[in-house]
Amino acid sequence: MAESYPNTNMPGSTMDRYNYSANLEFSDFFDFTDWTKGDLALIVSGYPESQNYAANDVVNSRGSSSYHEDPNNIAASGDSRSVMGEKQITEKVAFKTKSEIEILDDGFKWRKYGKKMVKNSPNPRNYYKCSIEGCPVKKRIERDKEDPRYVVTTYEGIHNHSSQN
DNA sequence: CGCATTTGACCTGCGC
DNA sequence: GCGCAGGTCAAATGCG
Ligand SMILES: [Zn+2]
Repeated sequence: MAESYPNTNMPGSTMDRYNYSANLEFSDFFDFTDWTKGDLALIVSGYPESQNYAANDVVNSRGSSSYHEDPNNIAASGDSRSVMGEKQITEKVAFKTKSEIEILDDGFKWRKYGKKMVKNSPNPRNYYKCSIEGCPVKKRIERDKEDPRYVVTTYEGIHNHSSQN
């Protein structure tokens, strides 16, 4: 717990936007190939266990095991709905990086599958998905509304393949 | 030729 | 019931 990150002790959910993110220095592209293949992959893989990972490069880290349950397993009549029971745990990790471009190559192959405009924001939202088959990992990239020089990258899911290239 | 990218349409969930 | 917002898919195109 050397890192200074009040994961659950957020004294003021209002600052949940970007308060502690002032000393972000992304001079160069860092070792994307490094933190991506080693740290990032490990983080996302074992996030629910160790949420106190380095945050020097990242500004915001959010992990939420959002389970999409179906509260209506009622087979009304003849309509055999899924059996549910298995919660859909989708690891969601959001990173706020200071970058002027959105094409931050994290080492994985992403295939853009949609672009949407965020209401309340003149910036579009890009939806990416892992090109690797069997990889339910999705990536969402959006520019900050008040800080266009910041980019929010949200990863959803876990890579089922160690190699990305 | 294969694949990534693009844009619009379409679907779903929620709110009112 | 309709509208809005968000998300996803699909066809076409361009590029490598
Ligand atoms: Zn993947």
